[in-house]
Amino acid sequence: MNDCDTLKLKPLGLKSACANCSVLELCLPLGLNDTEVKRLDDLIVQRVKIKKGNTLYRQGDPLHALYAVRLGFFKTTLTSEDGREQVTGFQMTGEMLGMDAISEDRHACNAVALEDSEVCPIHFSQLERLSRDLPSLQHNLNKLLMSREIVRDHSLLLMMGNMNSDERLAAFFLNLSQRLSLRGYSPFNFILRMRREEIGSYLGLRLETISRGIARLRELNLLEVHAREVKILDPIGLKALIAGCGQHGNPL
Amino acid sequence: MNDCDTLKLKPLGLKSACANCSVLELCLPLGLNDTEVKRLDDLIVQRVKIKKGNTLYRQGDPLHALYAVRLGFFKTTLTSEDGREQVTGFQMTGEMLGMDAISEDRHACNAVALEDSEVCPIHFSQLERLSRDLPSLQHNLNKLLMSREIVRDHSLLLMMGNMNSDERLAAFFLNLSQRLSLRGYSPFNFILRMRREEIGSYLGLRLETISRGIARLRELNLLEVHAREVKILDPIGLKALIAGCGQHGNPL
DNA sequence: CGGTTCGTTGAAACCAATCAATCCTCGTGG
DNA sequence: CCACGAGGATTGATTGGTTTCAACGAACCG
Repeated sequence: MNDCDTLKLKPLGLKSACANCSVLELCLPLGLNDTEVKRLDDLIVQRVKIKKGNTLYRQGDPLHALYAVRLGFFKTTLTSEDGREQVTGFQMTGEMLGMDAISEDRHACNAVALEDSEVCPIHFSQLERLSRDLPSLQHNLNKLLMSREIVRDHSLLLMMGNMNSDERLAAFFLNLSQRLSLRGYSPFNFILRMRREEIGSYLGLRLETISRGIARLRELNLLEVHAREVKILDPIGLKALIAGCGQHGNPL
Repeated sequence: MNDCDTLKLKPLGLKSACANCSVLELCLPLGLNDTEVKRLDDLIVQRVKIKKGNTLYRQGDPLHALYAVRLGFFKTTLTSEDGREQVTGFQMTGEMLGMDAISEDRHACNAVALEDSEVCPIHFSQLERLSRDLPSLQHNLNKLLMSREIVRDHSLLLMMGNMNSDERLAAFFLNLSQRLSLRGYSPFNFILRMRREEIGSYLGLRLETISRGIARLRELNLLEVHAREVKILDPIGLKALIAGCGQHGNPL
């Protein structure tokens, strides 16, 4: 989440490329030497391509692997018996997917590609075994993979409890902007990979409310949105909007 | 979360008591032998008493230890710059506290005792070191401590997005009931340790709405509440109320 | 026995959900 | 290349649930 960006998205050779892609969230504080990185590298069997709209794993699937998103964009969802779905998160290049399964050894949610994507599976039991040899890996596994999710969810919870629709939207756009920036993309111009309905589900709002919210933010000259193209005009203004809503650090 | 209850709340001797208390959420699937339990036991330095209203740790505090609630009741909160607080969870006897700090090495929230309580600190770095020797401990550390939180938060999120006030309240009472039952207490008669305002904060509602919601549930003959005394009259009815709200497994 | 904190209840305002109509965009096929 | 269709997005009008403001009652404590 810090200087990891440096070795972020360099185009790379075939195999050892994974050491840079999948480990994006692990590499930074590892202090691994080359041999160790190599061993980590060996865990990644091969990349897997997922077509837009296809499912990487489903609720209830046994845990085979964690996934590092090498390229693309995913949503995670919960499906209720009656078939309705709730979006629980969006994952972009360089983020991890699948930790929801560690607790029960089967996935707690579905992961669906919102555009053509590519992931690097990391066999979990092998990762655990390896981390026994590499204490710093173990520590980072604990730190980065899991607890971070907890903190993230907590701020989301906080948001759901305290923010009105416009504030949630502002926080949503800022969060996307921030994560894109961290990965070397423009924080000011980007494309939404999801529909209004999915944003709404994620934020606990209806799609119409998302539409109206965008309209209001536009009227405040905070951003421009044409269909799925977003242009952030006034990040400071957006931050001001959500300030004092009980949110800390990173909005999400 | 399963048969762990068996060795739940036996009154115990002085030191090795901890093996039963703190490990409540770890013990079950460990497959540890006595020697190993002993080693785990040694991690617990000593119990700490926390008076009602006092703080176990604060947002920003460096991570020293995880805490097993030996006795009592806690809330975890996030405090915003302007001083308002958001309740993110309630922890009762036999539950873990402090995992929020693993990601950043400092606590992401405050933990406040809602009644006179007692916790067993578990030194985290020692726990990590020990888990290197005991693979099954490591696996359970990963599984139970962390990922479970994620699942829990996800259902909470889902709740916040999809349920109305009465459904949230019903889910809240059912969840308390369930957890108490698991710990050997009556699932039908219990005392609320928190104020209406704290319930509201947790559920993303105002305290007045909590009041009115309780009144409505009472009129449906689902439960009785006098001040902080709760009597669940119709758990089936409560479940029915929240059915089809997109919730799965355990309500929370 | 006052004072304070907590809980309940009422009335009005407000915000998001809902229902519904229309528009836009993009991909497909004629 | 254009027409068409379908899904997605916008906008309007209305409804309903929750918040807000406010007053009051109950419990607790010094």
